[in-house]
Amino acid sequence: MNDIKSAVSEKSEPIPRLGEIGLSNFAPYLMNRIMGRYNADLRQEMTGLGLTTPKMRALAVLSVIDALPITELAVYAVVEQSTLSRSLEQLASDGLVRRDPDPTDSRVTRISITEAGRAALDQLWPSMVRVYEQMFKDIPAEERQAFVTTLQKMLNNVRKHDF
Amino acid sequence: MNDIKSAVSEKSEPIPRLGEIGLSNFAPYLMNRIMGRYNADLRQEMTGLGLTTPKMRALAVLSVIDALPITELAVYAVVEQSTLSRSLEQLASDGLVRRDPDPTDSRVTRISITEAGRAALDQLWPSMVRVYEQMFKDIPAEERQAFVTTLQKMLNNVRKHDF
DNA sequence: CAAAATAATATGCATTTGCAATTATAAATC
DNA sequence: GATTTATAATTGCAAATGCATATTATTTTG
Repeated sequence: MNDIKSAVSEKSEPIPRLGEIGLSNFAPYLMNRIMGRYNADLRQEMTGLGLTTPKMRALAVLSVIDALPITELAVYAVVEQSTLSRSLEQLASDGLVRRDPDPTDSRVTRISITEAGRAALDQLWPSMVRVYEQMFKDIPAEERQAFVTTLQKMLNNVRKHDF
Repeated sequence: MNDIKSAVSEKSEPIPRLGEIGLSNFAPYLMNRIMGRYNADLRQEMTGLGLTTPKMRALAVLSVIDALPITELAVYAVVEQSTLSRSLEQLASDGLVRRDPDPTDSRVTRISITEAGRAALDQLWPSMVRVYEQMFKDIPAEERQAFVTTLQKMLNNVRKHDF
């Protein structure tokens, strides 16, 4: 019932339409809707800190993986490269990230989070956790774990880069 | 390990930072990244059909639930009300949706998908299924089902409306 | 039932976005 | 090793977005 094609017969059945599956059984719909709420909830908190979604995502990634080239950071942060370029401009001028030329490839600029950047993220982090906990309210630890395991497989399936 | 706070002790432990959890164990990060890819992949197909993400989402929802007030459609489609208002303008002038005044509340405009709208969505649907299948490649039916079940709980947790 | 509060939709406007083109550097090819 | 091709990052520009507000209609309240 959850394998969208091939449910009944062997090959080339007519693909069921969305109406037959139902919005609430279609994983991408549910994920978009949940993340839409998550991101909207956080945007409010970010505005107060002078951050935007792309800026926040860049900081979040950089808090985990440092000194990333911009192109790579764009993939991790799920932000268009040109959008990220401009976000980094602002983050740098606000002193939340630092730009260092790559020593071996002078095309590359490596981005690092600064102490001020970490402090900004730390201010936001409790809200992120709060929204996260609301999202997983009453969902037991094993179910959360299984969910994340499936997500990891999915990311592997759709990712176009090695990172 | 997946319950972000309260992992070790009873109350008010210091909240672990994102760096300690790791990006690939943080469900919202994974979900944003997967859906970023999903939406980017589809955007290419949509462009060829003269559609945008908000337009496509509106059509997808309307193919399942018809004659929705704009405000309600905005929630289902995960699109800002003002953005949706403008998207519907275009969809209507392209003949893909119809606007009908609500008979009992004259503030409300109810939106329905037209035959042409269904045809446009039908053209996109195979791509949506293809991206979906890629996403869940090698993930068995029971795991998909469990995943959707968790998503449904999550949506219930974060939703702010009855629908 | 008049006045105030709420709700649905549209719109003005500044900002953000994404795409395409540009610039600068590096790698590959002939 | 000069020329072509590929890659990293920025930027110009038109279109899209989100917020606040305007407008019209409905519901609530005193």
